[in-house]
Amino acid sequence: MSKIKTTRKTSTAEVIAEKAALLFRQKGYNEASMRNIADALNIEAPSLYNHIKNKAELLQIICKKVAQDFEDNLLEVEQDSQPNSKKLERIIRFHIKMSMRNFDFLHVSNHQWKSLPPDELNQFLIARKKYETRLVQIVKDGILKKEFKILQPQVAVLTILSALRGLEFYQKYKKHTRDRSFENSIVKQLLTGIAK
Amino acid sequence: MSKIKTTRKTSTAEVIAEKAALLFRQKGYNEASMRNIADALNIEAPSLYNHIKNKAELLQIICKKVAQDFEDNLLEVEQDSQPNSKKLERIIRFHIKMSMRNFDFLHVSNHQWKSLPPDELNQFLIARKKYETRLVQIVKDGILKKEFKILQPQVAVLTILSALRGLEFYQKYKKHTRDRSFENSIVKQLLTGIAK
DNA sequence: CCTACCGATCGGTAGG
DNA sequence: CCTACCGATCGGTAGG
Repeated sequence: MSKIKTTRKTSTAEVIAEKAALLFRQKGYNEASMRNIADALNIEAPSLYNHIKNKAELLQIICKKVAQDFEDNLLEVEQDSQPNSKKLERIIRFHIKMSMRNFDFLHVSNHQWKSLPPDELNQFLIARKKYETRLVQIVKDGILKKEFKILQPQVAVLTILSALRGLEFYQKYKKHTRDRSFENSIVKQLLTGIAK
Repeated sequence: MSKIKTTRKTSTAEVIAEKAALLFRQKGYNEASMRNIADALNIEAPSLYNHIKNKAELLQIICKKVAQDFEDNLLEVEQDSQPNSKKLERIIRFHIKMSMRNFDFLHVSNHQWKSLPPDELNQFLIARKKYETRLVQIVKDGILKKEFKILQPQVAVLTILSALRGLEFYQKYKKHTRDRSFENSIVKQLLTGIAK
């Protein structure tokens, strides 16, 4: 279960990555300098290199963590035997939760991944493509079982992912996390649309 | 009518902005240097400054053009007396068309606006907020007239705009522009959802 | 963890 | 439209 974790010692590299995520989100990967990150940690820039190899490694830590979280969740969802509509709903809700709880990491992964070094960029794109393909599979299966309308599964998945990725105003609703009416409203909108 | 225009001489600044838009999209605003832009135009970087004030002006030209196009279209849509569902559909189709025909400009406006100078950034955000508010008004009116389901108009609008903004894979479908099945599929998805 | 420092690159100007 | 050049800032290293 991804929710129950043995708390382990947070490495200094991870502490740096947390601060870097905040600054990368606010200013962008290239615009946030190593000196900015060092300042935020009250150390000098060269000291960072005792804990990390280079700037790109910070971006890698962030993007990999996010990809892993989504991968873990998807695996859990796939293994449960539920209607595909329920699976899709759970995935949508997970995306929303990630936006609330892990905003900086998710935002950086969503908007700064192009700055990954070539090899990691490739891995990232492959993993993302794989994730999409597995969602498409759920939609295809749902259409077959007449849970969903007949539509182009790829378009459906990309539209939903696109909507979820862009919904950065989640943040404002953090306080309302409890009553979940906001989350429910998005889920409803994505699953059943707006038209009568 | 926004579609019929008297063809006027394209200024050198606009030619530069076109090339800048391509590079800003590919590399990002800060990552695409004035030297990159100059190279692409087969001139030296300092020569650019005979036609534009500075780098930021290029970004302004791009973002303002996009904002103006959407503003023009929205005004046209608002003035027609049609069901709100039809209005919303027209707006969605316009966003998709912009993605196809004006990809670089739209992409830069969507992803690089944070690099606008403070004053222009403010104007940009105000204009965007205004645009959203007018869409919300259409949805509100549609709910009143029972064209739409009862839902939170703001969430509906932001979800739709978010989906449209992120759908960058439009590009791949440029060839299929004619049969419009792709466009229709997105419209259907956004208006009526996926669930049966 | 620090000071001192490097080569590269940036946006932009001077002056023609 | 060019050459020559500037100050600022960057990621990162040397050496302790």
